[in-house]
Amino acid sequence: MNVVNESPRRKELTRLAAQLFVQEGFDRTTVRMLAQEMGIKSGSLFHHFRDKQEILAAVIEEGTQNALSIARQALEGCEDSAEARLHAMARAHLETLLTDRNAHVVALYEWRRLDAEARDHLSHLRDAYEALWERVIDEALEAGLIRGDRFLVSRFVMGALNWTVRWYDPEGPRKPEDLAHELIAMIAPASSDAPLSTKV
Amino acid sequence: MNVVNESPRRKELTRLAAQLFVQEGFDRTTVRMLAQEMGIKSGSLFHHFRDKQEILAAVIEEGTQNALSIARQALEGCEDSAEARLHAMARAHLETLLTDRNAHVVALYEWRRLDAEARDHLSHLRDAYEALWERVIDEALEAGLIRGDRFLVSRFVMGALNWTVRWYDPEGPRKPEDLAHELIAMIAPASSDAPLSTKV
DNA sequence: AGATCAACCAAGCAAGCGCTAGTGTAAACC
DNA sequence: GGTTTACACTAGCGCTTGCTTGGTTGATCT
Repeated sequence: MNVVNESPRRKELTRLAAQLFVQEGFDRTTVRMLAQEMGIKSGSLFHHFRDKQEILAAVIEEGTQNALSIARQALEGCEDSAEARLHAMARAHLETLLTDRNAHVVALYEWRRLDAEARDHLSHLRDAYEALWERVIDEALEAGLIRGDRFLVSRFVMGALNWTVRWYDPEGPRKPEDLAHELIAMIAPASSDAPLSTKV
Repeated sequence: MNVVNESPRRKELTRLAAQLFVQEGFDRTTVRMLAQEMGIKSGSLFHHFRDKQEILAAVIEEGTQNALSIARQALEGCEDSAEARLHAMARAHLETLLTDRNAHVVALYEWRRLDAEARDHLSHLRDAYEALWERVIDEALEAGLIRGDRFLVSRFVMGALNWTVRWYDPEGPRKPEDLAHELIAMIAPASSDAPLSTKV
């Protein structure tokens, strides 16, 4: 049994599990359903994962790791202005949220199903991600781009962004880029309407 | 068996169910747990509700009905300016979200557990509520209070507000009134900082 | 006094649950 | 050539699940 998602087989199983967890919810997804989706028998599942909980943890870890690394990339590759950085973060957030959708929906909806141990480990990852946000928000506040309480502003922004998984249609005309732009236009009226060069 | 929550007994049972659904999640809450919390045996539960699904539907219906009527009251009792109306809606939303918390958390998290029939019925209620919001947002856009796409703005705002159930601490110093004020300050920079008289 | 009714209970069924034990097998390694 | 390893299988245990059944109670109404 693997502890992290190192083997490609386990990674693929995790991806399939994420899809089922979104469709049915964690509790309603049985190990037999998971096994069938994976083309194996239910007993064989426990060769790859210690128990059902570990599958959930693997799904959420995968999604959060991706979000974190993409956000870091976006920050590295963008202009140094407060607005460009805010835009890059929002866009990166939306892109992971919408391309890696399943894992993030699971993370949002099934977080409480994690046992204490897994929750502890994963909350550190999530904190690291949120720290990136708080820093970018702070910079935007200092630059006078937006106004308000930093605690509240960051939570309002995260709420607006995370909520998108409930209504966003990836087939529609709006792209993550557009959503990020609209959100910032809404909260940062002082911003220029000139196109941003984000270099990524 | 009652179809709506007319009997006070059923109303009380619904309230208790909401609390358990929040604590444990719908799927993990067994009929035996529900019965124990209610001080009866599990069999007796089915005198009040046809099945477990109906309990969930009752919880969500109760919460949504409350939100709808409180929002209507708030709109009736406030000043006629676009800003006052926006503020009244945000405040009413936060107040139901935070005082009637359990039912709303259930509505947000367990919506997908409803069967097709209940979902159809309840989505009409929710649509009526969201229509109130869209109208207030439209007025704010027309008045130049906020800018942007009406579809996106209303969803961003709803996201920011609904997300509060995940981090808001009712024991803390911030009141729903304050949150509403901060949110509007964030998205409506043109607004005055003078206190609003909302008459309610 | 008799009928009605909501509210509850004890007992249990059929189905499904997560998970385990023990085994088979083909490729990889020494 | 023998051992190990990765992956899969079959069979089923022990338990919990939502829900049903058949019956009792005490209050209310006629």
